[in-house]
Amino acid sequence: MNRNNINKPATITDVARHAGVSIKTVSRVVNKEPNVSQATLDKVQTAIESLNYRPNMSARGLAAQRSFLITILYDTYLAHSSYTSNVQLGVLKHCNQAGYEVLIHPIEYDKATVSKRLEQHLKRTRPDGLIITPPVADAQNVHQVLNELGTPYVCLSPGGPQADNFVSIDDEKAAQDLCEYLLALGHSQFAVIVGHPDHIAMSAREKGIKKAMRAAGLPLGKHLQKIQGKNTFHSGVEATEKLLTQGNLPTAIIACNDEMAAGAIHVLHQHNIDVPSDVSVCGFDDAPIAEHTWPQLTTIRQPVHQMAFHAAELLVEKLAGNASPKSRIEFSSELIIRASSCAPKGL
Amino acid sequence: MNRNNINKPATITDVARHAGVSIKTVSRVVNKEPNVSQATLDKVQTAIESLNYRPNMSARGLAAQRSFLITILYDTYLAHSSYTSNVQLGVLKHCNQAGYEVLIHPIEYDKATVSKRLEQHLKRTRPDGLIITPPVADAQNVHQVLNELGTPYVCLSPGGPQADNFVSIDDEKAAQDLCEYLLALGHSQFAVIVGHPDHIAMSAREKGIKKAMRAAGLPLGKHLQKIQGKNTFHSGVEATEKLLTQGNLPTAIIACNDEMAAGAIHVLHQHNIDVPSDVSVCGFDDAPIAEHTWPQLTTIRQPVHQMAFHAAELLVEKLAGNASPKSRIEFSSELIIRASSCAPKGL
DNA sequence: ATAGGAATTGACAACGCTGTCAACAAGAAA
DNA sequence: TTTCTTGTTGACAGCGTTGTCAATTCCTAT
Repeated sequence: MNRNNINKPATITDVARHAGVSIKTVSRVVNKEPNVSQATLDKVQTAIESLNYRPNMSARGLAAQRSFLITILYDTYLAHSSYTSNVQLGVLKHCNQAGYEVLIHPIEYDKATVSKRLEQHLKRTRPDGLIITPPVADAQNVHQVLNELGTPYVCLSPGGPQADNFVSIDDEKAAQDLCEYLLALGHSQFAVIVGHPDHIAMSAREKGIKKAMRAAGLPLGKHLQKIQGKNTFHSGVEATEKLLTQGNLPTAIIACNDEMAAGAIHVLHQHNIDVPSDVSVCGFDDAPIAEHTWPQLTTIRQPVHQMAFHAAELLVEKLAGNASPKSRIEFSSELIIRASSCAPKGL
Repeated sequence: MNRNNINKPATITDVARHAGVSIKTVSRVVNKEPNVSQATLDKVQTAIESLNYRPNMSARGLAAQRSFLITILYDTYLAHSSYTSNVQLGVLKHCNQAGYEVLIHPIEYDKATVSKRLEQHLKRTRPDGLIITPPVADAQNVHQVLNELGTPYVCLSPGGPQADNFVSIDDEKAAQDLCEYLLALGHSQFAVIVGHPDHIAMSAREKGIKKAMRAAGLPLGKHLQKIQGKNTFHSGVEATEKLLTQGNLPTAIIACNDEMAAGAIHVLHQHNIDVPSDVSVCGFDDAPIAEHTWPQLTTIRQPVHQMAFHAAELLVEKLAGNASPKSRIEFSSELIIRASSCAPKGL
């Protein structure tokens, strides 16, 4: 192995010599520890500048028992979603400014094995903390492993009722809002394409819809068809095809995310069913695809980027030892009305 | 800072004691070094298993002067593209099995400052190698920095004529194929929505189209309108609107990627121009969006996932010191004919 | 048997940093 | 002034690995 690296990077020793202080003092400056006189601080900082010194992460990690690494853990299956890339960007934004590097670690989600895979990653890589998205975030055994190993983490999910360190929107309320909007337009025959069953947020959305319908006095049995989806465009296609074969076309379809809603529009288009005049279609998330469909999707906007940023912020605070006062945070969502919804025919 | 980590992970010393050998021998086993007897190897492996030992990356990194980290470097602007997520998955697939962790590092691409940002990352994080995508991969100064610091890397881009360590398809040839297909259908009035100008692959695609047209004896001045895009859906929308105001509607629009093609279809739809009977629209890449548009896009399929996997493979070999024989590899692409293209009207 | 060489193993010193603790300096209180 | 307190600094011992090199064992060919 030939290191053709000509200009070896400066070490802390070089800086110390250059500034005429001990390496420990340089270390203090680098780590922003208190009790360094202004004069020394200036000297050291000048030396750091002029040598263009950057601490060696491995050495730092070894000595301080930490890795300066934060892992984003998510389901391989969702790797292509705009949700995931938004999470990545939000987390990166905070982590990089806080001095952490970001590792991505998609795992093939499977209720039974997910915790084993996670444990392997933790033992091997030892990140200082993790940001976890659904459905991984919603698996009980994942939390067990994390707690046993004492690794801090924050989840992007509504979590259960007593869940801690979760960042989310109020999915139930948002879905309720969306459904109420459709009810106000005069809709009464609904179909809902629900998402991944292990995804707590997805169930919450379903609950919200039901709640709104019950509040409007509509018996669910007669007014709501439920079809299982898997969060993807393709599953939205399948679900809608199934719906069409059932023969009982609703006036409004609510898909629990935008990909599935786009799939629904696609199928309706194929069958010459007009959106929205024959059927209104609504999605959830305000992903880019919501603006790419024809007509554009009415949906719920979820500030994923901000939520991810905030989750990272929370995690970094935790790592610094500052137990944050609020450990469960809800962002607010917004109903975005576009062209895929209108009052039902004959009203 | 309280470490609530109860069961401290086993160290190499624990394994050595448990197996009754020296730590150096354990190290040999872990690193698959030669010259370890079968008996010792078994003993050590048993000990590793039973203690569930995983080497400490920081310590390994410090001692061996490497970080076991590979960075994927890309343009922030493209962070949401399916291209990027495909690259991530492809790279991860190989890296994880080769014992590397994958860091993501989007940088805001800007010709002038990109090399400074890169240098910062390299000094701070010291990844063992990088995988770089366009347009970052196509910036001259990026290569300079990398070579000065002696950090190995592989680019996913056709690169220049004498470029080394590049993995790509033959973009020019692929575009030529696509254009020839349209020519064979009878088209002669074209518009091309070109992509990011710093993107070598994009220019190659433009070249391929021109080449095919010239070969067909069509003077470019009269038969080809060129509009600038920026690789995004939105830029495809803008470009197409501009095209429409120019008043001279072609019979076929070729966008240099699928996002822009989807934008074009969107605008044509708004203007009640039928695709494909009024205008054929073709894209490039076979991104998921190509199947989500209505009608679905005729496009060129590029095996991004495989290319990324291969790029990672190449990089890892380089890191292992095996200078690979082929340092520039071309994958083959495929013309995917879908519903967005047909013979022009009146033929 | 016996020298010569190869295969196998271990002792020990890095690697670049942080934590601990002790030493010292500078004020503050007496 | 003396003593105590607080603030500032540095010496030194790790942190858990790998690289070097020497020691030992095991063959193979005389």
